[in-house]
Amino acid sequence: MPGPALDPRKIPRQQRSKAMVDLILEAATRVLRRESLAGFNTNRVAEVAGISVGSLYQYFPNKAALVTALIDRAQTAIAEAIGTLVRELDGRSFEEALSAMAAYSVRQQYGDPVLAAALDHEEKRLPIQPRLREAELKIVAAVQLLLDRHAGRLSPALPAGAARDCLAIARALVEADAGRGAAPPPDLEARVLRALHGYLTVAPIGRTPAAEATAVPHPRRVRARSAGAPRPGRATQRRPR
Amino acid sequence: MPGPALDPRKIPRQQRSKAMVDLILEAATRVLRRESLAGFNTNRVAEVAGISVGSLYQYFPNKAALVTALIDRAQTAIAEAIGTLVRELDGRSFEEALSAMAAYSVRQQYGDPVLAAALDHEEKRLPIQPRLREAELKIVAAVQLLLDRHAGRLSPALPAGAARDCLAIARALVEADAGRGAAPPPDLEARVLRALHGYLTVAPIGRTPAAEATAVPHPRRVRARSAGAPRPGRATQRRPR
DNA sequence: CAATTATGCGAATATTTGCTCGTATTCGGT
DNA sequence: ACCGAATACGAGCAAATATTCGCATAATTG
Repeated sequence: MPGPALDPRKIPRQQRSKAMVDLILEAATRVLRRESLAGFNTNRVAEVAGISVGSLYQYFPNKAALVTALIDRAQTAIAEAIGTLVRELDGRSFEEALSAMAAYSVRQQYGDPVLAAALDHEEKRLPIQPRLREAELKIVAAVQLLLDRHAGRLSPALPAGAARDCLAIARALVEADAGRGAAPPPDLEARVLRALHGYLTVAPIGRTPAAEATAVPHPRRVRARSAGAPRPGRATQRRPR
Repeated sequence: MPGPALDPRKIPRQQRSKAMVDLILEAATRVLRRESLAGFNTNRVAEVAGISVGSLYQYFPNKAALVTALIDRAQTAIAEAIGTLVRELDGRSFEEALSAMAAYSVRQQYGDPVLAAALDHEEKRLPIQPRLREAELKIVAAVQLLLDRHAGRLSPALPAGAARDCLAIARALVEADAGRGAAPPPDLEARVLRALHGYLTVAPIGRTPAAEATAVPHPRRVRARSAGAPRPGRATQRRPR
């Protein structure tokens, strides 16, 4: 079962139709920005675009395709922006680079909180399109480049997915504050910076035999329950917070 | 304008009706778990519960009330679990405590990724109920308690919302891995631990030219905050993540 | 300038879904 | 046994919304 197609039933070949695709996407963005997911329907998008629903369905076989295109667009733009940013950050210090990334995160999410949140959610809900994966990979790659550049400053035992983790962390912190309040709290950027810096530079606890913190000749303290399994029951837990 | 009511139009007084409320909630959970938000409608829930829609509406005036109850249930359970966990962690080392929290996060989210994500989204969409706020606060407070307990090990200039940030960070990392793949990657827990540890202990960069100057000649350790009181400020916390 | 193809239109249709309401059944008490 | 109240039922309404289809218009081609 291949699922419903996402490709347009007609590929635009004339000028006006290309323009129309943009028009639709533009209108969809506006609608999403103004009314979030509720009130986002194909008829409304067409209306805002000043075109007919039929025309919309000429290029997007269904609503999901439209949303996917929207996400794709946003992702690509972000990938480009981060790529540029990382490139411009060449030569700067590790601290400066991290600061810039933190600042970008905040700016990014607060630029259009509703739109960002909406797209974010739809992305999770929709089947994963290869196109999106691609943009995502570009973003991760850019961050990875930044990290490699400052490898000397990073914790030696940095996990493989560090770049992705950084993105997840930054996004989560900003998103938690965004949504309510048009302006970011003054300390948000600093908190993001702290989180990133901490994640990237801290010496992992756990199995660091040489680390002074853990390696101090510790006469074994509590050993009752192995750290990590706090409670046996409730395998079917609800969500954490 | 009080908005649409969320209280049941009939409070259950007989046994069977109490049971029915549970039945409905149970079925709603199952539906949400299986089909995520799509396909989650009152008719379906009733069908799965093996009861009539009418009966459902006897106890939940509308769909939002049902979802709210679901979230409330989950939140409360988590608050309780984390509270217990933190209590049991008393006396353990900072490292052990953090490890346990990381482990809990992973276990929690992987227990039911779809349900967790669905409830999470709905929570953002719904008007904020005081009940939920309350559970959220409890969760944050529990984490704050844990932090206070190990205040000596934390970075001196820890932001006020540190507990909330920790929750957001842990959740983001786990969620990024969950969803696809029934089993967590082996290094996930370590990565969460690293992120938390880093965020909590790293010295903030920014204005640390004489990094030692701030930390070393400090006769009085950080005793300012008494362990046990979850911080004076920030009474009107945001939700954690 | 026909002929043909591409594009655009939008009223009409199909589907989904939250929710009501009249009726049937069961409960608790006397 | 009997009654009033509580509970349960579920067909169906109404509103929202996704999608179609026959037709009009514009561009392209030969």
